Amino acid sequence: MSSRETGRPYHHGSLPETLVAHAVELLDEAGPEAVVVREVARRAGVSPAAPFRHFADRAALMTAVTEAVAVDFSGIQRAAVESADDLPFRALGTAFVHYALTYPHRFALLRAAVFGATRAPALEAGHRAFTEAVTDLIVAGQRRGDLRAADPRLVRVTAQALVYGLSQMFVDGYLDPTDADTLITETIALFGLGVLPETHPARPT
Amino acid sequence: MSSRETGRPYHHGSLPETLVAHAVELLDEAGPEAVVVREVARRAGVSPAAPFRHFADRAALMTAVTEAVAVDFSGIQRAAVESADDLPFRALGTAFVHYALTYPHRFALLRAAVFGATRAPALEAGHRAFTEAVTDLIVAGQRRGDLRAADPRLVRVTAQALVYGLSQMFVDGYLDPTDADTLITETIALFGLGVLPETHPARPT
DNA sequence: TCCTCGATGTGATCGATGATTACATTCGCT
DNA sequence: AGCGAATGTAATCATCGATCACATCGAGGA
Repeated sequence: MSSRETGRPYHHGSLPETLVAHAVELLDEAGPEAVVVREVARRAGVSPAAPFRHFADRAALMTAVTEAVAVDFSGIQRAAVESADDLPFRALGTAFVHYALTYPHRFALLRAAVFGATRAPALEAGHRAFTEAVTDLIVAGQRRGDLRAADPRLVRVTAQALVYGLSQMFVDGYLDPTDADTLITETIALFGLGVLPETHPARPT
Repeated sequence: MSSRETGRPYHHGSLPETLVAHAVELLDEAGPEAVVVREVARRAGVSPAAPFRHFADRAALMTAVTEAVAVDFSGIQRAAVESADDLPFRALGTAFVHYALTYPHRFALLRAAVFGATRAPALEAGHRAFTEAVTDLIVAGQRRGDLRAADPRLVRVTAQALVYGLSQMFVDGYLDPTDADTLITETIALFGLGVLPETHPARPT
């Protein structure tokens, strides 16, 4: 029997997961810089040194946080596509922006994780699958005649850039989140039509 | 006469500017987190405490850095518009992305400064002027029949989001900077035409 | 059953950093 | 010339990431 008077046993049992959970908590509360190892440890009820038994350094902890967030995010993205299959692109874009609005602080991490040069290996497969799925959606849309017959990769990258930039503008406070849905819809609609007038012969922009 | 043997006088003379310059240097070299007050002071040849005579805290120094960068950036943006007045939008977008590619680390700061909710007062006027100038460009383009007659504000925001997202994707390493010019051109062209097929009656996306 | 060993948590401590304070030096103004 | 404000310095503190020696616990073999 332990001589400790605390209810908690000496060994936590699932400290890594608990640490990541508390780190995500801190992230959502006050941003990435607020994820301080000591505070994470304090919330988990362990000593400041304990986290280093499971994560080589703070960066490793942040990587784990990012992966956890990315898994959550990709689940939502997948659900968005599956639940609205007649307008999948708008559903995707809307879900993306909504996630950014709901968890603004996670956005910075996701950015680095999803668009970063050095993607965590654990996320590589999921990201690749997601990219292919989107490309397939585009190709299918083009076959149906719903989308312009442009290079699918170009369409995908452009759409990503648009949604991504819009999200960041919301997160940064440049745009009013109140109008989010309206603005998202209008933006995507404009992207569909293009900024050039219909009557205009293909003229460079 | 000074009893100090160093060539430098006790009073630096223009320490704030020098500190900001060295801070920008550090920023460009290794990112925002590398802007460490002590290192900035060291490069300026003053004691670690000296910067605090001119900047309340590190955040204030970073704000000054941001303003300096923003001034530089807005000058380039203005030059881009003036030097290429037949395709001002592409010139603007290209200049924006190029700046992000040339100074990737400045991009994070500019993001907060330009799109941030709490814009530094010193930048507010310039930003407002720039926004109005872009809107005027859009309205003029619409009058000439070069642009679709949509809400100018919507057009502006959408274009900003696109350029902005594209920049970030380059900076994050998601896109290969080698193809930058090609991709920028193609992306803007697609944005002009829209992703919906021409023959398609206005259908929601 | 007991004992050992590896895994996990702790306390002490170090180095770097942001920030403050008391003091020193210099400049500008009268 | 001299005085007060501005500017720079040295010393010091608190916080944080990280390391190390040591304590504690749990699982598997003798």
